[in-house]
Amino acid sequence: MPASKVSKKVSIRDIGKELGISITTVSFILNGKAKEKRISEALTKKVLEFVKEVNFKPNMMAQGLRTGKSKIICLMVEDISNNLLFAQVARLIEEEAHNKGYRIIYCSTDNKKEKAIELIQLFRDRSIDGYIITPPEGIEQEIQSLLNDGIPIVLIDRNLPLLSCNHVVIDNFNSTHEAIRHLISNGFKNIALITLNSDQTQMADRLAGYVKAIDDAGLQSYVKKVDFHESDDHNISEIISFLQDNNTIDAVFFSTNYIGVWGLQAIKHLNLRIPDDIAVISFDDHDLFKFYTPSITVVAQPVPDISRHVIRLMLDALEEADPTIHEIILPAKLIIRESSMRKVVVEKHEFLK
Amino acid sequence: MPASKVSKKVSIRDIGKELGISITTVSFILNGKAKEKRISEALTKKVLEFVKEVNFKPNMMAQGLRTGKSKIICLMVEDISNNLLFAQVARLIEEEAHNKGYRIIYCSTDNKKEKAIELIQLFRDRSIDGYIITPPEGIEQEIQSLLNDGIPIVLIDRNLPLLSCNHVVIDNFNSTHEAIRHLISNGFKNIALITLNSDQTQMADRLAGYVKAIDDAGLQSYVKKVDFHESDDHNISEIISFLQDNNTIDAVFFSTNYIGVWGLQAIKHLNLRIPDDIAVISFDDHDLFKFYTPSITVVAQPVPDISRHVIRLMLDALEEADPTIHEIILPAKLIIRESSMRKVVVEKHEFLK
DNA sequence: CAATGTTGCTAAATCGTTTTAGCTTAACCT
DNA sequence: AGGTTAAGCTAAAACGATTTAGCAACATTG
Repeated sequence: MPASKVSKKVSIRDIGKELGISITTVSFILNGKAKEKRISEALTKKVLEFVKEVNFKPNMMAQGLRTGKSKIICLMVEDISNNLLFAQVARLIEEEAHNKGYRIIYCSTDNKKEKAIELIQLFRDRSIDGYIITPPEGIEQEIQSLLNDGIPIVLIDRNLPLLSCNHVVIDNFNSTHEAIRHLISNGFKNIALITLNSDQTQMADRLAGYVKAIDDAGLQSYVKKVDFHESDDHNISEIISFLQDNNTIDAVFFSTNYIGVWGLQAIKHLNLRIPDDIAVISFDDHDLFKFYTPSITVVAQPVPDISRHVIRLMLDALEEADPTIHEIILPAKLIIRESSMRKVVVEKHEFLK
Repeated sequence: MPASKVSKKVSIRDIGKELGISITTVSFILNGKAKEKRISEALTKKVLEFVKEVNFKPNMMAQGLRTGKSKIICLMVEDISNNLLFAQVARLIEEEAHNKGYRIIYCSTDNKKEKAIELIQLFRDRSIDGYIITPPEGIEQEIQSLLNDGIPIVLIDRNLPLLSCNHVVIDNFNSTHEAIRHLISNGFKNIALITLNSDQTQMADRLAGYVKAIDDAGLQSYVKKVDFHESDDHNISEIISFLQDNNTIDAVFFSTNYIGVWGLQAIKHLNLRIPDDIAVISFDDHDLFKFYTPSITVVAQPVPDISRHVIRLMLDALEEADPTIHEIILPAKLIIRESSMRKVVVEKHEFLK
């Protein structure tokens, strides 16, 4: 059997011809319908062996054309290069998807409504089997339209409350609440939140968690919102001004890791010592936070868990066409490092009074 | 014109029927062959307007089946979540590819030969139009086999010298040489290289650049190799031992950013001050290096340039079937920060002698 | 022995394009 | 008038799978 240099693709038709049987039979056997279609075991075995031998791989285009399924999942994130969370999720999803015979294409929305809508328009009717999306605000209609067509969707990182759609998010409210509680119990009194100017659920919940903890403790709240689309420098100066204007602040919670990075630069610029002058906690872990001096306390997302749930939801929806909607809320973990530890003595002192 | 809830897909056949013309004509017009095939301008215009009106999108599966082209490019990297370079390249490539009507699927090799081979086996004969690959060692055969089939390939980050294949890399030799020269001219005498235990071109060139600079200056070389697949902790202790065993070392060059991160931890563990006890330069920039105290000097890769060249090479190869092989070597940039600045006085002193 | 079932397989339609080969007209030339 | 050319379009064959409908041969039943 001479292996030609340029391997001519072998088709189901070639197999039929070679074995002297019809392509129907071959197709049935390949699709595991041998018993159902009453193909004899002998023939089944013969075909399967031959298929192995010639290393037959079905043409996905032909399969796709016939079945209407592309075996492609679209992963639509804010920016695969910006937020480590998305890259890590992408990595973990990839393997499982490949195991099930799915391939993943990706695209980035920059968290812009227009871009997301454009991308969805581009992809729909292009036989994408399912979508994993971190949705910007305002794309409810397009998502609903996909849902109406029965296309599986899993939202991730944030939810669209107007919609009834699978999603995997973390418990932003409680994890932020816990982080603020941690600061309070370490004796900090004037705790600021620096967050995104956004009404998306994940940000709204972090804000709510902050407000609840501050209110319950009878403390004053300090909230500063910055804009995702502004330049790094702009936002750093915004934070600098905010901290200068509110110089009683003795602790600050950054609601995303990139805001955390901006915040650290602002704090460095102001020559404030962490945690002596100002304590710090950031949402989302990052190498920088681990190895910064001092190391930075963070609320870490359970990335492997998130990924596992996302891909499982997607694959289940794809295979079983199960219309049940799953809303998965995972706990996040407060990783306490040096940047938030101080005034414990004061706390104990007060406690003893 | 009532828009139905579930948009029934409109096909080229529907268009022909609706307009009372043949699907051939529609196809010619849609593919811009109207003039060539002598379709009248009036009809061309009518068809194009109707196509707009009903928002017709050709079925990619059918197109793919007929033409043998999938309009899909595979991006095969080491680990999209690990090395920022890859995620950034992915991001930049994405947009340009979409503009040209291509979609990108990705997969990660973990820099393992077996995994890469398996993935290539999986994808080939699956009508992937082109491959952008950061190749592990030892996959020359599979790449050659793709090349033999005339499939466009662009290698990135490193080359496979045994093959004659498009690639986009940076000038590892000269950029490393320049970084070591910088250390030398800042008066450092015992400069170590900590690099990967790998014969891949990018690592070999970095090593060669180091050796050349050290030899030309008549200095002693200190080289430590660590293993990509070992755990973080293992490699950190390796580095710690190496620095302890060679305590005359006063500067160190890390040949990748993750080795740099390990190195910083080792240095922190040894309580060495940067740059007073030991100067530091790392390959590849990273938030951590920018904002570390002190900030870390790096050899930064020109990520946008790399991406631009990669996608242009790929698209050119896809569209024109141009068999010319392009080898693109881009300069990297030494970004001097605090971690490598010291002993300038000594240098000046010597210079004056 | 006729009717009915069962076993084991296959012919042919279909999915939505692209593309080759050609078919009508009408115009032009000599 | 007969022959050639050109303009403007189309029929039908792929591409490679899946799937519906059904055929032939044999076995079973009453």
